Amino acid sequence: MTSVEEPVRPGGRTRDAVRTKAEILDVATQEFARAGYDGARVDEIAARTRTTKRMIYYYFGGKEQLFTAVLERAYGVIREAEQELDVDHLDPVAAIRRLAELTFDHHEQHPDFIRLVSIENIHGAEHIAASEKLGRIGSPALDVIRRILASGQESGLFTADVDAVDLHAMISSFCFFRVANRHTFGALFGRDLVDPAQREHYRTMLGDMVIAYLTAERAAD
Amino acid sequence: MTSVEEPVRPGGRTRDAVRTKAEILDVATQEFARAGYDGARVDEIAARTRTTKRMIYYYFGGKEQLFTAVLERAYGVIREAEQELDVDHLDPVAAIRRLAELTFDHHEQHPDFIRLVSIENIHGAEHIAASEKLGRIGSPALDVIRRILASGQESGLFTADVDAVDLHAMISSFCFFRVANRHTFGALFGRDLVDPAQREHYRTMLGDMVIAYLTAERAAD
DNA sequence: TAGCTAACGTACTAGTTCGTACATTAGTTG
DNA sequence: CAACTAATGTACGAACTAGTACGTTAGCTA
Repeated sequence: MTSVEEPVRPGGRTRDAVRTKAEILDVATQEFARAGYDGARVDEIAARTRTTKRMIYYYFGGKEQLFTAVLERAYGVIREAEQELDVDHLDPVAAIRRLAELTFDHHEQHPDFIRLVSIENIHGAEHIAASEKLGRIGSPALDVIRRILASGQESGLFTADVDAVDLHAMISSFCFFRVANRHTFGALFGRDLVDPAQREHYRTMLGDMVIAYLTAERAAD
Repeated sequence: MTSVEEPVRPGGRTRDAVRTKAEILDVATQEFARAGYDGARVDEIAARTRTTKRMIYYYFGGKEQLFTAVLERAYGVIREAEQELDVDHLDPVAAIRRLAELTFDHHEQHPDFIRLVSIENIHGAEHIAASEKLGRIGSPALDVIRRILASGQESGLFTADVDAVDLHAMISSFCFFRVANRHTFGALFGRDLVDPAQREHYRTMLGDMVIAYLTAERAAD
């Protein structure tokens, strides 16, 4: 986490723009994820910070921009994780599985991120659209998928003619749903999709599904 | 739709509890889906109705209960659709594909429902938990899946040993993601998952994926 | 160390928003 | 048709909430 954990300087508030800003972002992330954009309270964010509401407006301008900043950072984290992905030494099947597992793990470990994305979708992705940072930075995962896919299709191992974006959607949908819809799914079907005891089961299931799809025998078209 | 479309009785407001209630539900569904629970405005719902805010409280008690009622009706609609599913005459592969396509179609045709479910998840499914109606009514789709799965596994056609709930999650995740995350996905990757021109492509992709998973050759365990 | 500015705090306001007290009437029933 | 009740409308208030005007100070720099 990018959380702020400096030791509390005993007696006497030091000035530290970087720390203050980061602390606001941390708390805001939690608060927005907890209650949604409209449900989140600026006062609540301020209260749970070592600074005041004034600083939120000083550094971010307003609630809307704060939410955008929160989104930008959250997307940054997953991009970093994707960048560390090194699968060039693996055969296509293993590489895809590894990629799927990374997505699976990241989604599970960052439920707040999932919630933020859900919230942003409720609002038509208007903050992403307004953000310069998020505007045109394609996911590193896409490049990786493209390479794996090309090599797998060339060797004839992969029969499906999906492109990278579609495959990314397929993998993400399962990982995302599992975390995002955990509550309604659990309430309606009595099964906790994020139950730790079932983790390996679903992780394997995802990989099996993707590989089966990519390598299935298909009628000539 | 269960929408209210009676001809406007010219001159003179007639009393009609059923119509008023239904009209409130219609508008509330739109408003909650548009802006989320906290973003939705009770006054706005009332304004777009032929009645007043007073009636919302008269019939539903409050914003919270109104949202619950909206959810209950939305879930009712999908259950009805699932109940009309008749696949007993089909072989397991065709039956599963038909089921997947029904889910696909319903999700696409009811984006408001998807948004409501997303919103409910942001709030931890607390309204479902509090609802008697939604508490313990398993999805009819689950029963159908169970039957198809049993027949497919018995005949040796299906090699995967998933259960009905997991398969339902797999199918739903793709359908749900496509609609729910349409905006962020489009903004980030420049592809509209709900583009009508791509509809058949994704519909087929879902079926292929599920069938490939169910029928894939697997190492003995 | 004087001066300056980025960083910070307090107190307040204008506008909103859920909810309700109170008044009224359509339509039914005896 | 009198009486009654479900259904409806109006007007208002208490509480909340994003945002700001104004004042203060830490710590750097000349």
